Amino acid sequence: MKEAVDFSECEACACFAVRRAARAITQHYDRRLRPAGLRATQFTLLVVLARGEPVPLHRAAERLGLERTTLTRNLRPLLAKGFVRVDPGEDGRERLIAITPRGIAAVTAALPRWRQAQRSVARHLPRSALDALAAAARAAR
Amino acid sequence: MKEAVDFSECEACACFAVRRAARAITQHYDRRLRPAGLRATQFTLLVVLARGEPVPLHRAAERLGLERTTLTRNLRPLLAKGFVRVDPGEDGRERLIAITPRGIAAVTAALPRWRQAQRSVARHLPRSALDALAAAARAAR
DNA sequence: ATCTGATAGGTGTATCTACATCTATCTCCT
DNA sequence: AGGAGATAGATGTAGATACACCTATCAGAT
Repeated sequence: MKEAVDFSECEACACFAVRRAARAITQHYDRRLRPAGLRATQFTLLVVLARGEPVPLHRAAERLGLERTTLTRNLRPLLAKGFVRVDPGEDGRERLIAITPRGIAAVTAALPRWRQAQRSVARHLPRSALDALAAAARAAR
Repeated sequence: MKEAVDFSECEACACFAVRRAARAITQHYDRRLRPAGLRATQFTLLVVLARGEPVPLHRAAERLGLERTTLTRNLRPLLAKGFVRVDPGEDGRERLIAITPRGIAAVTAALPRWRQAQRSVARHLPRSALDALAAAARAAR
């Protein structure tokens, strides 16, 4: 008789739970933002840039919790649309990322749609849940 | 004088919070699972298949909260490694997905590594946080 | 002045994700 | 039997993600 391994404990997989929620929630935001021509990821990036001075790529990546190389790729569609600009920094190694006026216009136009998406979802995510997520992410080392 | 739009409310973006956590946590699991030759996504899929009879693709996608088309693509690397098998179903439209003996061996070998990844992260995600995530995902319609 | 190690970015490659759209098959109605 | 609508999957396309590895530049030591 075959001794089947028991995987029932894996039902509680934290990685699966968080990824699944991220998929569903991202789809939700993406659908709401679509008429504004932005994805959720792009909206987030533009918001970060809109709120500060031009930042070197590695610092922006750090703030967003992204790999530097991922941010390089994520910038592509925004560069193509003229929503962001990349300039050389004083430090010759750095590239400064900045939002353009067209980027400001796009993210401003998208803001009401973001609010709509946020309303229906954030209600279910109390501070304690967000804190737990952040703590789990920090523990992931 | 330029009237800057205020994006400070976007700091609380639920989509960003969940995506960021998903990135960090996925990296954590991926690193632990790497010596076993599996990604977190692949491990999850194999576990689902290991726990049940062969299922039509659309049903597996439903269980995983994935688009059917996404699952089609996610199967590719597992098919290439011979970890899963796809057979025609009685219903000529359906394809039945099943795990192979090699797939069983792979997911069994990865289980201790999954446990290790799970231990350090799940501690910070109480039931209430997971419930909130699930509720938020359900609200995302 | 120069060498060495650290830091910033980009590229190649692979995977994950979803939408729009297409084909094949099934079900049900007439 | 035959047609209409529903359902299951696959493919084209685009974006998001990370790792391994490469180049360019800087900072500090000698």
